Amino acid sequence: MTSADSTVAGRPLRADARRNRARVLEVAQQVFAEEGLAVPIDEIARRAGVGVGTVYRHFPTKDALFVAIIQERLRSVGEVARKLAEGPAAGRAFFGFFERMVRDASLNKALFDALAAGGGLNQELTAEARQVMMTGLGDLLAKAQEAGEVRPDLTAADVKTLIVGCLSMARQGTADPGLMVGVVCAGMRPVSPVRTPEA
Amino acid sequence: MTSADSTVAGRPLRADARRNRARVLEVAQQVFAEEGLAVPIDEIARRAGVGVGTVYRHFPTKDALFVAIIQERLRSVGEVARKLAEGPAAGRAFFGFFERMVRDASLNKALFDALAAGGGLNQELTAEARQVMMTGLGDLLAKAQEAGEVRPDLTAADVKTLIVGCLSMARQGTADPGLMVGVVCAGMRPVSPVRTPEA
DNA sequence: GACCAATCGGACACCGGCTCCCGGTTCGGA
DNA sequence: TCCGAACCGGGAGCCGGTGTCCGATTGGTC
Repeated sequence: MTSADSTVAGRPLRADARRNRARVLEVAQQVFAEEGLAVPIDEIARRAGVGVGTVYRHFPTKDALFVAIIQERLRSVGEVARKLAEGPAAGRAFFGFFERMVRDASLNKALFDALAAGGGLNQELTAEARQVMMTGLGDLLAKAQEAGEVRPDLTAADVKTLIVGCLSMARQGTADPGLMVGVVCAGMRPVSPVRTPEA
Repeated sequence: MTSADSTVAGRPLRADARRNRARVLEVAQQVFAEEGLAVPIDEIARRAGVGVGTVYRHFPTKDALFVAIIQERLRSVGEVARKLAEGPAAGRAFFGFFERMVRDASLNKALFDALAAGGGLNQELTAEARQVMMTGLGDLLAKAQEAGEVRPDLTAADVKTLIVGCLSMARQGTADPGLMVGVVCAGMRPVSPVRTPEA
C-alpha cells in the first residue's frame, strides 16, 4: 500500500478506480476474516461487485491483497501488547493478552492464517508489521517475566508459537478452547510444582 | 481393506495384481509419512513403478488408500497406550506417551494429518481405529489422573487436542518443540501453583 | 458535448490434481 | 501351447483456482 490514492507513476486514480479499490479492500477484509486465505479471488470480486480483472489491477496477486489487509491488523495487535506492557499488572495483562489473541484469531481466519503462515506468504511484505507485533509481544512478555509470572526461559517467538498451537486446538473443535488455553497458560507459569516431565 | 488378497467377489487376485497392490501399499506408507496427504497420487504411482490406474483400481480414492494405511497406525498407537496404562508409574508413562506421540507425528506427516483431520477424511472408515486409539489414551489418562499426576478435568479428547496443538507448534519451526511440549505437559499437571489465569 | 485515456469486466489460457477408461499385455488354467 | 479373462499403463476428461487480455465503458478535461 505505497499509496492508496495514486498509481506508481504518481497520477491520482480516477474516481471510479478509487471507489473500486476501497470497496475491494473493504470486502476482502471481511471475506478473508470469514474464510481465510482459502477463499477464491472470484468470490471477493463477486461480493465487491467488480470483475476479477479489477481486483488484480489493484493487487497484482492474491497474496498482495491479503498482505495489504493483514499488515494493519498485525501492527494493531503489536500496539495493544506494547501498551499493555507499559501498564501495571504485567502477569495479568500478559495472560489476558494471550487469551484475547487466541479468541480474536479464532474468529478471524485471516489473522489465523497470517500467524500460522510458516514458510508461505511474502515474508518481506509482512516483515515490518510482523516486527511490530513481535516487539510488542516481547515487551509484554519481558514485563511478565520480570514480575515472576512467566517462565523466564520463554521467548516472544515461543509465545507466538504457543498461540498458534492454541489456535489449532480451537480449530479442531474437539475440546473446549477455554480449557486448552487454560492448560497452556498454566504451563507458561514458572515451574513451581514438584517436577517437570523429563525427556 | 476388506480382504487383502481377493476382490469383492471373493475371487483371489492374480499374482501380479497382488504384487502391485502390496507394492503400492508399501510405497504409499512411506510417501505419505514423508509428505502427508498433500502428495499427489501420481507420485506414489511413479515411485511404486505402476500406472495411476493401477493405484485407483485397488483403492477407489486417494482417501481410501490413506485410510488403509493410517488405520493400522492409529490402532497400534492405541495399543501402546493401553499397555502403558496397565503398567506402573502412570504419570511418567502418560507424559512419556504424550511426548512420544508428538515426536512420532512430527516425523510422520501421515499421522499428523490423520490426527489433525477435523471435519475431513472419511470418518466412518477410520472410526474403528480412532476408537481404539481414544480408548487406549483414555485408559492411560485415567490412570495418570488417579495417581494425581494430571488435572482431573481433562478428557481423552482434550489430550488428543493438546497433542494436535503441540504438533502445529512443532510444524511452525519457530520454537524448540521440546520446550513447547514441556510447557503443555506442565500445564496438564494438577493446578498446584498459586493461581490460574481468569477469563 | 465530445474525445481520449484510464478503467472495467469477465472470458479465457493455464496449471495441478483426481478419476475414468480403453487398447495392449500378462497370467494361469486346460 | 493356447486362449480368455484379469490386469496394466497412462492419456483424456473434469474440476477448481490463479492470473491475463482485450473489447466495452466511463471519467474528466477542453
